[in-house]
Amino acid sequence: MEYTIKEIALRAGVSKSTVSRVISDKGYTSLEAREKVLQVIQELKYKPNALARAMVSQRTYNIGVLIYRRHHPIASHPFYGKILDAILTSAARLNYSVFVTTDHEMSVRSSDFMLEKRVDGLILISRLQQNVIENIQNFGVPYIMVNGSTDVDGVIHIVGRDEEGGRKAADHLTSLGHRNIYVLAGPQTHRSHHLRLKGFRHYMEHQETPLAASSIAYPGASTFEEGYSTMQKQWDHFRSGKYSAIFATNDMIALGAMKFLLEQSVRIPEQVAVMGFDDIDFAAMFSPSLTTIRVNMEEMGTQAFTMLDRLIRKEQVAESNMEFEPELIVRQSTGGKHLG
Amino acid sequence: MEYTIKEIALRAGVSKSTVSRVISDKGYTSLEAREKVLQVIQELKYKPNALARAMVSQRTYNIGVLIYRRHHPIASHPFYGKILDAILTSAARLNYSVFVTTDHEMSVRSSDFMLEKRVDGLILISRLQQNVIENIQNFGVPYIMVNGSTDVDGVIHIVGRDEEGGRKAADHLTSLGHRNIYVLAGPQTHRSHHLRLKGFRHYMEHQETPLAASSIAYPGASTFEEGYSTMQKQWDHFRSGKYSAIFATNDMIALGAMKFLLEQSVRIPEQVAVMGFDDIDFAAMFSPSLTTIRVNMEEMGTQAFTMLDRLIRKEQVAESNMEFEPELIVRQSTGGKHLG
DNA sequence: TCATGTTGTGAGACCGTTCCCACATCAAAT
DNA sequence: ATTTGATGTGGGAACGGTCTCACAACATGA
Repeated sequence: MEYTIKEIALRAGVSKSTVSRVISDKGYTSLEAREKVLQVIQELKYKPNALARAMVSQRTYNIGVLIYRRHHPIASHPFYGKILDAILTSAARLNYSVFVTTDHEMSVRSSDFMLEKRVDGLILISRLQQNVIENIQNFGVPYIMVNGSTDVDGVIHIVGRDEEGGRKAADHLTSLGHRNIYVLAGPQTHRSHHLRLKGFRHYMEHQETPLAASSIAYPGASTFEEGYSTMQKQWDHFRSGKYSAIFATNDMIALGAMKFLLEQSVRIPEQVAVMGFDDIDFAAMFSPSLTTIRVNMEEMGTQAFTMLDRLIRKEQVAESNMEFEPELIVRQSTGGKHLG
Repeated sequence: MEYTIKEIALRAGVSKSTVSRVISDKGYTSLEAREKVLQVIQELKYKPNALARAMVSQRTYNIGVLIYRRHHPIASHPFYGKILDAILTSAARLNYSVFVTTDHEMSVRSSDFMLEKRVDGLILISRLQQNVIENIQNFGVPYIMVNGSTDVDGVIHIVGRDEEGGRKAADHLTSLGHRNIYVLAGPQTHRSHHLRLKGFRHYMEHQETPLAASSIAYPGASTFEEGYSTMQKQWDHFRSGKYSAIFATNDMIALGAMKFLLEQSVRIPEQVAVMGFDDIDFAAMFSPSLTTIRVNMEEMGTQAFTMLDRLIRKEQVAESNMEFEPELIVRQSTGGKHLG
């Protein structure tokens, strides 16, 4: 049963104003009235109607998380899912509820959904269409982008230092003596993949062992399947090139490529070293475990929410962009020791 | 800017009743009025306030998904995340928004959150505390359980036929000639793990090659780490037992065990065959790829939502429980051919 | 001519809260 | 005795929609 404040007031023999005062604990209330009200609330298991409250307070304590995806599921995605998890956890701590939407095409529609529900703010994950952003901006609701690709002015954007990460990857492989490295570079329309490749390439040039165009393959998507099939297609070229290492711009591609190599009985890392980027949970679980550049997804999610909350309560927000430093994680696939 | 229906009415030179009629497309409206209103709406980019609408219609078009987790993240969980994905997709199709909460301890609190937000219904994933269920039942909101463990009366419960799956696993391994099988059985307090073991054990007894108590190990949790460490601890016993196959009650445990075996240079499947249960995405990606019993998570999620929607609109719902048939997926780890 | 039906409109109650304001006590201070 | 302030209470206007109802205009048919 759903009771109203009016019903509580009736049974406690007071006015609804008094009940409201007791619930919100502001203003004066006599001990007597307070206890009676509390008792009735307990008895009826009364749960205040958050909608009505939101109507008058103009604050829902709801936020929306909008995740763009092309075809595949996304909540279960090892990367975005992790960010989502961090958002859910930190939001719950501050008494927010979270609407989650995974979108494919009709993005304006799903942003409208959240907007009509009057969310206090939005977190946008991955690259969204420009018109979605405009739609949100136009409505004047605070929002934060995480790992997006659009560089819109004045938008708070949370990203990893991907270029720096690319450099770290190159540094790791060259320091192990690798000179002839094959690169699997995910969709270059995607900011992260583009910058990771850029950083990697620059470092190699700096080392005076620049990447030849023929040492870079471009899987059509940043998936395991594409990593696998790209490696398969490039197999003849790969062998003849005598590459001693592979760098992929994300873990899924790296793991896909690794799977194919293992099926060809290539020994990793003895014959070929493999490196990924992201450090998804499964990177440590594969055999051999995957050396990678860790992107701190939990921290990105947590910060995204924290910043959004500040925007919502109109506190001063210092920087307009937030960058996270990636970290080298050495594992078996480049000769590191096994999982502890 | 957030405009109200009143503002639209003013600018269109009609009453708010007329605007409401145009928006909801019910009742009579002159073409003239209709067009004028539509034009103003377009101009101001008016978005109706779903809260106000919900107040009067007593219907939010929001549902809540409550996922229980012990310690680890859950949206990114390869099993629950997948179910969640399916729910999100099918909910969006019917214009519902979805609140997602991943809970650890204080479950009553988070169910109260959803209830106060007046969700139209709830989907509960994994085993939740009894008092949470009572709390929800008491409030009278429709709900569906997915893969839970509680057998509450009259509750719609969506589960896989785990016992049958256990039998299929045993059938597969014995048909390959394995007689001496080692079992890694996840937490027996969890319905799924319990039934999977039960089905497996029954089949083996039926084959007159019953499982010895010493051939079953119980990892403390259904995680990769526990699979790995349990295998590590049982390593000496395992070798001396001359087991030719391993069955784990879920994929994560199986993959963890497999990782350890590979590190001991055990050849899979030649020396030891390994089987899991669930068919998480990564099962196909590991090397060797993992033979498993597929639980159709997408279908479970989709059905959960569909049933909930029926409950919400008070349509007749036939059965009170819904069971999904698991399917044997043969891959490399038991001698199947490699990933296609 | 008058009942009857169709089309179109706006006023206003209501959904369940919050919060402002008016007002009533009663004690302490002038 | 009267002002002042603290304490306590309830009435009622919002918040932004939906929906019922009354009513107006006009056509139709008996």
